[in-house]
Amino acid sequence: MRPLTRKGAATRQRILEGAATHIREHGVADTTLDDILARTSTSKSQLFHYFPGGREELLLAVARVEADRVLEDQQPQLGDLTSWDAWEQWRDRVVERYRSQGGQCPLNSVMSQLRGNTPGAQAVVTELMNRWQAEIAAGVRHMQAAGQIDPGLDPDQAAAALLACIQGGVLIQLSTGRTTHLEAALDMGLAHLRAGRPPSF
Amino acid sequence: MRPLTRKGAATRQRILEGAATHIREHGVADTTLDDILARTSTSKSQLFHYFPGGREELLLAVARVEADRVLEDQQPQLGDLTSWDAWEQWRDRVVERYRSQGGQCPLNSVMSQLRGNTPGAQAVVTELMNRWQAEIAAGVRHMQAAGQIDPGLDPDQAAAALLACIQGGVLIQLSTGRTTHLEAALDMGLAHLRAGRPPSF
DNA sequence: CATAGACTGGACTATAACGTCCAATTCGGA
DNA sequence: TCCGAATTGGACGTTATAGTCCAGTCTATG
Repeated sequence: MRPLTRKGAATRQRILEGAATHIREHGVADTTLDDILARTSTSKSQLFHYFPGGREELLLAVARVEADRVLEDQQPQLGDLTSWDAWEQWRDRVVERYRSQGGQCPLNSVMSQLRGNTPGAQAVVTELMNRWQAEIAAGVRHMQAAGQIDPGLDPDQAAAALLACIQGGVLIQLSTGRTTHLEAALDMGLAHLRAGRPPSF
Repeated sequence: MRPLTRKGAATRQRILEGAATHIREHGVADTTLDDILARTSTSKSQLFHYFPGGREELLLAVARVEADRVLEDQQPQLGDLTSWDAWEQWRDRVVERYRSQGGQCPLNSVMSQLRGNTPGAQAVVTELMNRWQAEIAAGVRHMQAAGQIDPGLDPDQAAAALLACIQGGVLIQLSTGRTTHLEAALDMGLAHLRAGRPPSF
């Protein structure tokens, strides 16, 4: 797949973005290849030309796009958790992101449609989780260095727990439509970070 | 559907259990009606006789079965969170249950295959969450009454957060195959319950 | 400007799965 | 025992959608 003219790359990109958008709007189950072709003004042969693996390969590519977007949507806050104020802003950002998405989670949706749990699909999510957790952990370490969080706390452990709080909150929102659990869990997680911190503050 | 002879009820039950089992073993995506028929030695007409709504209705019924099972698997601990020891045992029980399930969550799997998010499907999960949270909250209240948890803590809020911890931990396990996040989140949740409790203990 | 190979259109095939239908059989109460 | 209703078997119809194929057009490069 070395040769890829400018035109070809553009077409591939158009298909990918069109697929992602259609999935966001209608869900994976209600997204057929023909839907994507119609929306992007492309033909079957083009889709299979750029995604030889067909639907599966395309969905995986969409998953990667969505995974990247998850982290992007949390920037710049996620990358700069250097004060309690920043943590609070990040918290609000996360809640707002999922609230506005309103009971939709393209990534979760795509994942569940990928054959069983393809190794490739698992890898995409696992890597997302790793990166996400690493950024949170970095924030925890920074706060510890600044003497705002108890140095005895294990940053990775805390980050893992916080990440689970978010995932669970979002998952529950998928069914209930409410962000109450997400907020409760996040607040508890932040309270835990604050707890037992040096009394000097 | 008033008349339902013993034989009929047995057949219906056989189909339901066969479907649930097959889904647990192969996942929803790889479960066709024909698979279920073959496994349960029944015919198309029987399936549609007892589940006029077809696949959708059957999956919903399976979802209810699995939802019930989730809570049952946590008993008797979940219903008797009256000491720190009981809470710990419950924690271990939850972790063990999902560890043994090994990266499978029949309920989540079934849910994601139900048309978009059918109201009926949402109702099943929402009710499960409500019952689950209520049991946890009851435990919190009991501990408060016994003076083991800070009375200032909102039981429902805490239960909601704890529930999200579990959901998130399990969700992450679906991709990573590890229960580390589940354990970290649960431990953090329990630590939060203990925090700020009356110093008399 | 010529050519090889990338790119495109869209008709066509394959098939997997759900759901329908009806005739045959069994069941349970009167 | 007898009859209407419940139950059953399985062939058949229908549809939706992924994937194939090939002929025709465009593009980059020598």
